[in-house]
Amino acid sequence: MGERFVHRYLASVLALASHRISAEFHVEVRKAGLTVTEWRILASLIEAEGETVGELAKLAVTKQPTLSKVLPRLESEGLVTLETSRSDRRHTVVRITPKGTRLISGLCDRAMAHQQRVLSKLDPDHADRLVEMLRDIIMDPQQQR
Amino acid sequence: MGERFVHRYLASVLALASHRISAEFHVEVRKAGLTVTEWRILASLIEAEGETVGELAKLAVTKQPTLSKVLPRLESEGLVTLETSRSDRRHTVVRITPKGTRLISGLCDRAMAHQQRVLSKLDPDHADRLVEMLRDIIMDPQQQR
DNA sequence: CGATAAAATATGAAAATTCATGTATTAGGG
DNA sequence: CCCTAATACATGAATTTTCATATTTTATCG
Repeated sequence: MGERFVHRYLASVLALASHRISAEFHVEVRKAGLTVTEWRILASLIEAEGETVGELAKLAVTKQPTLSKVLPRLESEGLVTLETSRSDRRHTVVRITPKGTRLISGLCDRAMAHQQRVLSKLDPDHADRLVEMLRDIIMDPQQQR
Repeated sequence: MGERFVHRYLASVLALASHRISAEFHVEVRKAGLTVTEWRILASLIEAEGETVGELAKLAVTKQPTLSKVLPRLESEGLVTLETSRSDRRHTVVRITPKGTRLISGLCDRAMAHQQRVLSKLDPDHADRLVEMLRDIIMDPQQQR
């Protein structure tokens, strides 16, 4: 490993690592009756006060038009609420409902347990740094300084 | 950052980091006239002897049926060759052509340069470890011991 | 204040992806 | 050897996603 471009290039390695970890857990997501996109959306909303569609698109790594189609479905299932913002009527604020929270809180617990299993295989010293470094990468250029 | 599930959960953070790095570079990919999927496929084939469709699906983080539709298109454009394996006629072996190599070698160079710019913002000591740890995560359970 | 630009989301048509399954080939056990 | 199972890929129908653009609302400038 390492001779080939796909194994040297950080973006490829990140995508592979991301997929490797997520794919294992997505089996559980499907068992809970959710698509991966729906899981990402709900997981991005939990422990939050409410997100605009645009912010949610960034958090859930999903394009805005996709959200505009999925969100009404989640609303009709009673998992989220959609509301036009009072302060800026261009914004649509998305919130997870108690029903939505109940649906995924078990999943979130198992997700963190799964994460522990993955990280336990790594050097603990470096594992701590891993999430830190990834966060540094995630930050917007504006936020960086 | 860090209070919310989506920022604590490794798979989410990995997906965000992966997307953050890739999205910047995908602008250049599109300028070269390639879709992201096509770029992933060609980037996985370069510096390789040839891959089966199944292996390529894993490397390019793409499902096998998707490859079965995209590959004939790439073949018709002369970027890859498809050949039934002599030793096991169930396998289809995919190889990048010189034309395909020419098309993306410039992109690969710029991809690595882009990676350097991203990593230069991190503590160099830890940056080295980053790719190592990600590789540990990528390895199959069978390979792990 | 009015006009124009900018921002946020929604939407329709087109494209890409996915699921389920089909086909072809090889492996393995009796 | 033959039969069954397993493997690898292809394919059609259905879903999802995407692109381009429309709509609505707010900001800005003269």
